[in-house]
Amino acid sequence: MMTDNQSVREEVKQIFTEYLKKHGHRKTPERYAILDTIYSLDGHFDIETLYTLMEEKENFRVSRATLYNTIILLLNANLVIKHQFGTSSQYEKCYNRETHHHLICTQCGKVTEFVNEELQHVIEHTRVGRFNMSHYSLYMYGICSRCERANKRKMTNKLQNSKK
Amino acid sequence: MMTDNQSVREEVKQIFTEYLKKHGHRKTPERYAILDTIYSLDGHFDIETLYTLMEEKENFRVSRATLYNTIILLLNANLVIKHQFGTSSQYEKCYNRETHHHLICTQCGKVTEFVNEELQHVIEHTRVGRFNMSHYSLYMYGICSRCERANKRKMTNKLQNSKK
DNA sequence: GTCAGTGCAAACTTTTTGCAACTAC
DNA sequence: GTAGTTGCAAAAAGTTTGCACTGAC
Repeated sequence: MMTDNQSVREEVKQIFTEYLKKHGHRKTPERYAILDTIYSLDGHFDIETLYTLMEEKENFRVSRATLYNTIILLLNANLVIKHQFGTSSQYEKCYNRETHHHLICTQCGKVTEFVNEELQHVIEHTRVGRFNMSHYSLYMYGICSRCERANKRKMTNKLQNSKK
Repeated sequence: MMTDNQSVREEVKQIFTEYLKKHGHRKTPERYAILDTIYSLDGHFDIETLYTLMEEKENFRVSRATLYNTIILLLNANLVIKHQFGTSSQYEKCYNRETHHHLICTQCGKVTEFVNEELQHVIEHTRVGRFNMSHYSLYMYGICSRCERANKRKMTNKLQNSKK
């Protein structure tokens, strides 16, 4: 059963509290505000986006340094995962989220998620030596349908122009 | 049949030449020196490493700007692929190389390659909508056996100390 | 001879760090 | 009260860009 968004936000708060306690970190308002903002988002975000969003939408001012610090805690607490497409690091919430894979268009840079349980099953059941996997990322690169169409159109135009 | 290293270096040179011709780029000594250095390497490298290596080992001085420019051409020519573990972008040759996957230790950062044909087969035969895949990257994150052992040792020491 | 490509340095972007002020405990 | 956190600004690290010079065509 997929829990609704409000319950998830409560649950991750509790998990984070336990994590902070266990590691002797303080429960600051900044940390909870950041966690909550992240769990109000869908999909990927980078630090700059989060920074702007917190100030504008949540009306909560935090420094970039605190964002970077807190993200590290959230990564360690397994509440957020990190991706590195494009130029800046991207993050996404990962608690109670369906496992998904990524399509990345090498032409326009667009990132699309998709779910494929067979794929997921095979990857999760792959054992390599004594390596103890906690999570994984699968990125598939290629040309998205939109760019494909645009390219075909360009081709056709070129051909027509050369005929004139 | 896997071709030996010297033939591969000749082949990629030809492929690159065709690529350059097709796209109206010039055949400069820098470009060939960079390609050749990359194909003399095994595994991953970043721009800084390549820069140092070319100067020290190959005795060929190129600017970082040229390295960045040339890498883009090599990416487009499908002779190199790009990874983004850690802080700087990592690259590797990809012509005539066995497809492999990556284990990344979240504790020490070490990256290990492994080959698994079943995994490869399943991923390569996954079709998602109209997306036209050219290549993919699978990164599995976790604790490598070395760190695992180190952690256990630390644990044991702690327990023994608390007994005293 | 021309213009793409190169080297260099400056600019830019993202992330990290040092430090004074603050606050959770 | 004290030490972990925060914000700020400076620094670092990686990459891109502008420009004068060079050399592939």
